[in-house]
Amino acid sequence: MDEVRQRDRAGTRRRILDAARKLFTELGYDQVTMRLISAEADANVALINRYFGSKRELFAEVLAMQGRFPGVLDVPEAELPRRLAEYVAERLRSERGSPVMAALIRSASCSETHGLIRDRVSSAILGPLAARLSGPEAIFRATVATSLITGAGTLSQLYGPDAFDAPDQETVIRRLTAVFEACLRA
Amino acid sequence: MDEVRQRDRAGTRRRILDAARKLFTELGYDQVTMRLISAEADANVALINRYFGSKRELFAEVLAMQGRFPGVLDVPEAELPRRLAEYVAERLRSERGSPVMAALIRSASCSETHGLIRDRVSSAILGPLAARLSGPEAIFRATVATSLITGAGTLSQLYGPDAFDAPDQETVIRRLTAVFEACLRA
DNA sequence: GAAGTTAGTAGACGCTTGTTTACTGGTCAA
DNA sequence: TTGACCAGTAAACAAGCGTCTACTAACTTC
Repeated sequence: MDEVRQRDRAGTRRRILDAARKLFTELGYDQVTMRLISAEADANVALINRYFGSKRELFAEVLAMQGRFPGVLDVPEAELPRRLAEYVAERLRSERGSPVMAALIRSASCSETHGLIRDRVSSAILGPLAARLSGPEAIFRATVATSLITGAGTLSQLYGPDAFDAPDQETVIRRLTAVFEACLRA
Repeated sequence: MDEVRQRDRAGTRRRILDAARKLFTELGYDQVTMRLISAEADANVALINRYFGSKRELFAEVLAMQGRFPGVLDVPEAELPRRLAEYVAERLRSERGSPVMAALIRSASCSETHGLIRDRVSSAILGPLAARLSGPEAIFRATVATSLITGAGTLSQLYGPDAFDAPDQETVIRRLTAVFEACLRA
């Protein structure tokens, strides 16, 4: 016993980063403790600060490692509502979807991460979405759609995967498509 | 100096309750400390537990003291979308609006208050709204509308009162009315 | 006026938090 | 083989948290 641990800087760093991503996603910023991360990553607590500086910087790195709304927006503008509806419905259903969005929602109340999250929402959702809209008041219309996205996330967190209890998935998607159309149309 | 304080059980209890309501609204459950409440209420920390048992019970009492969506839903069903739009737009603009909604949003990430908040959202927003809808899938349609309400609250918290930067208030209300119609129509 | 009740107070309790320090012992170049 | 480097560890740090206990003193009741 008292096994000796291998020395693996890059690997340990990655294990910590993965553990942090998972936990921040599931629990939000201030529900996650350094010791929780270290246990999940099977690494010593001190190594987190050694590799990432602080909890806040680790969180920032978790946010930064995510792509921006991966692929969701890469469709013709006319298909955007349907695409967003499918994305939101899928995220509600599967409880996974975009991990960062979940982390954002769960961490919005923490003043320490307020700035980080605002910038992330802007650069990952609001900005790209507005950029794909033609016509006037693109930012405003994108903001309304973003409200729906984050709100659905909040309710999903509150009520679980069956938050939107409709007879079937297609009903959910059709309804959300209509709502996103109302959000986005010029 | 060393002024003597008057003995006023009911008054002190109320001061604590008011302070708690204000702070929970502005900061959310776990950003608010007992000592912060006691300072705001100008009362000793121990009195909070004496009068309310625990922080959690105090929060529950704050939630309970609020009316359920005061007056917002008391209109014919056809006018509900416009009414909700005005309500949300006003809340965004003035930064105050429904204090409880704000507290709910800001406290949703805390597991300790998860149940309290879910019940409160159900009984104060989702339930009454669904009850006023005719046609099939009333709960589902009310849930979609609730998503927009909570999401708008989240974005308002994130970006401040100018989250929805439209040329004027009427533009915001018209857009939101259309979106709520898409959420609620049978 | 004396005794009992109780609002209000000060301070400590045990615990958890993020962070830091001092140290151990593998790894690798010279 | 020896020495410098550094991944990994254990323990402690100060600060903050919710909560509780022992106490003071102002009211009420007889």
